Formats: sequence, structure tokens, C-alpha cells
Amino acid sequence: MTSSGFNLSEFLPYKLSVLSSRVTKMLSKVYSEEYGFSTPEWRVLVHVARREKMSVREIHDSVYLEKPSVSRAVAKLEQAGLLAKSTCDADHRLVEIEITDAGLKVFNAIVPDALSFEAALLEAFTLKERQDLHHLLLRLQDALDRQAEPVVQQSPKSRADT
Amino acid sequence: MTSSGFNLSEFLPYKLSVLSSRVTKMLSKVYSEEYGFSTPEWRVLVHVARREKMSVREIHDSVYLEKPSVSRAVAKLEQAGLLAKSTCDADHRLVEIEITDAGLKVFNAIVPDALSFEAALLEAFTLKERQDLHHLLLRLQDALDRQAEPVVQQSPKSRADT
DNA sequence: TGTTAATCGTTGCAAGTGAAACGAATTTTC
DNA sequence: GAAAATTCGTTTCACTTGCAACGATTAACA
Repeated sequence: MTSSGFNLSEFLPYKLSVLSSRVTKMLSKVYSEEYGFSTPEWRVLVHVARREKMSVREIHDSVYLEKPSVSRAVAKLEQAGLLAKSTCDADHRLVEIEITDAGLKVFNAIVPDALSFEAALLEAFTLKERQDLHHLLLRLQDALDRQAEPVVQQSPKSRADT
Repeated sequence: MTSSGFNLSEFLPYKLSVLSSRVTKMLSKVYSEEYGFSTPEWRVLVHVARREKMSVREIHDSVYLEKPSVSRAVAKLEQAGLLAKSTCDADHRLVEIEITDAGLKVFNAIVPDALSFEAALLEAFTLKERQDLHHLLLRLQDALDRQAEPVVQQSPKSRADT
């Protein structure tokens, strides 16, 4: 007996992890080789680029990065002159983060490359296949959400969050 | 002008990364909470479990881990008595790694949990959807392979490897 | 209003990771 | 057969990451 028939290379979490690592690594060339950005910096920059002012907390919630990662990424991007920080008047705990003109310029220069990388990945996919992929990934996210909180049958006055 | 219409949350590399991170994190509970394994240790254990003897190099090639990670994982698993190391007679550079009875016991105890985690993820998927998912992920891998080496038109006596 | 609790962003710290370097062993080449 | 080049596994080192703690500020509550 040499163990059961478990094959790692056919195990969905493994396949996802390897694929994701490879994609992330290749994409990172787009923003690291030329601009020296790390992945957190990339995410923060492109996220801040589309909204007005936002806090560290909001970025943290939106971009799947730990608070310390966001904080450090923001600090580095500010130091590079691509982001501007200021304390919120209404609440002095909050930091208002905003993209600068220089940041927007970099953003506009990088995004096309990122998009064409994505396009190259999906080059051979039909429209339906792209929709299927999108849909299946969403379904997996849903399964994770359900898995995360096995909800032990809540009482009538249940809560929407938690 | 507040930047172009780039939406990170619809960007495939980002979606893949977030999904993969979440899946990996949840799966890791299966092997870390009870056995204290890290992801490299989990991968090495389940990979070594199915074959006879193998080298660090072979694991490195098979399991998408850096050589140092494999080396450390093997060392830790050996220290825990789950793997056995010995130098190869035919080539003293190589290390022969083999699972022990204790390792096999742990393996057999963990695998069902890992499989039922995967099953829970795919619970709501029809057979066709599972096949589609598998197929689409493979297609992405292919796209990455093609992207990795844009192959600058090789000479007639081309090489199979590189 | 004054005290406690909660929230925000940052920093410290321990653990993990990847790239290069290293000694040991083998293969290649002349 | 000796020298150079390659391969193997480990170690070192710089860097990143996640978690917990912290000071500062605001909210809750009595």
C-alpha cells in the first residue's frame, strides 16, 4: 500500500494557487520592471486612481490587502509623489489619500500594458468562455463565503452581517 | 478627468489572486490547525506519499515550490518523523526522500479532510461546470506558457527544451 | 461631562520567501 | 586522467508579510 489515490496536480486549491502565482508573477513585470512597484503598491495606485479621496481603511476593505500593507504602500507611493496624504478635517484619525497628477500620469501609462496582458491571457477565449470563466470564479467565491460562516441556524432576529 | 475606466475588481489577475488566497487560507486550516503544517510541508508530504523515493529536485519540479522551500519542508517533516532522508548510493549529491509509516498515517488522516473541503467548494457545481472549470484553468495555463516564451522563430534544428 | 470602549493608521517583531552563494559530488571536455 | 563546468541540496541574507500592540482620536454610555 502506497497511499490512496490523491493527486495534488488535480487538486483544485493547488491548481488555483499555481495558476494565480504564475499570473501574478508575469503581471508584476508590467509594473515592477519599469516602475519598481510591488503588488500592494500596484493595487493601491489603481484603486485610488478611480475614486476621489479615500482612507486606508477603505482601501484595505476594497483591495484585499492587510492594513499594514496598505499603510506601507501608501507611504511609498506618497514618497514617490504619486499619492497625496492629508488628515481628514472631520475625523482626525482618518487619512485622506488622493492620487496626484504625476500618479495619474503613471497610472495612465501602466494600465494599457496591464490590460493587454490580460487580453493576451484571454486571447484564445471566445466570448462565452470568458463569461463562463467569470461566472465560475464568482461561484467559487460564493462557495467560500458560504464555507466561511457555516451559520449554525440563527435565531429569528438574525443579523445581516457578522 | 479622473482616470480611465480601469476596474481592479474585474481584472482577471486580481480576481484569480484573491480567490486563490482565500482558498489557500481556508484549506490551510485543514493541515495547519491540527498538524501545524505549512503549505510547503503539506505539498511535499502529499507529493512524496504517492511515489517511492524521490529527490529534492524532483519535488521542486513537481510541486511549484522553490528549492529552499522544499529543502526546509523536508527537513521539518523528517524531524517530525514523517519522512526519511538518505543519500543516494548511485549519486551522492542526491537525497532520497521517502515517506515513513507515521507519515503515511498522517497523510491518510488528512487527505479525506482536504478532499471534502474541495468537494464543499464544488458542491453546487454540475459535472459539466466542473469540467468547464478544469478546462478553462488549463487554457489559462497554456496561455501563460505561450506568453512565457514568445519564441522568436527558432532555427530548423530547434530545441525541445529551454 | 467623564469614563470606557471602539476605531484609525502606524510601527515592531517574528516568521516566511526568493535569489544568490556555497561546498560537495558528478559529468563533460580536452 | 586532470581541469573546467554542471548539478545537487543547503545555507545565508535581504526583503516581504501578517499579527499584535501602540498612541491618538472619536464614539458610546452612564
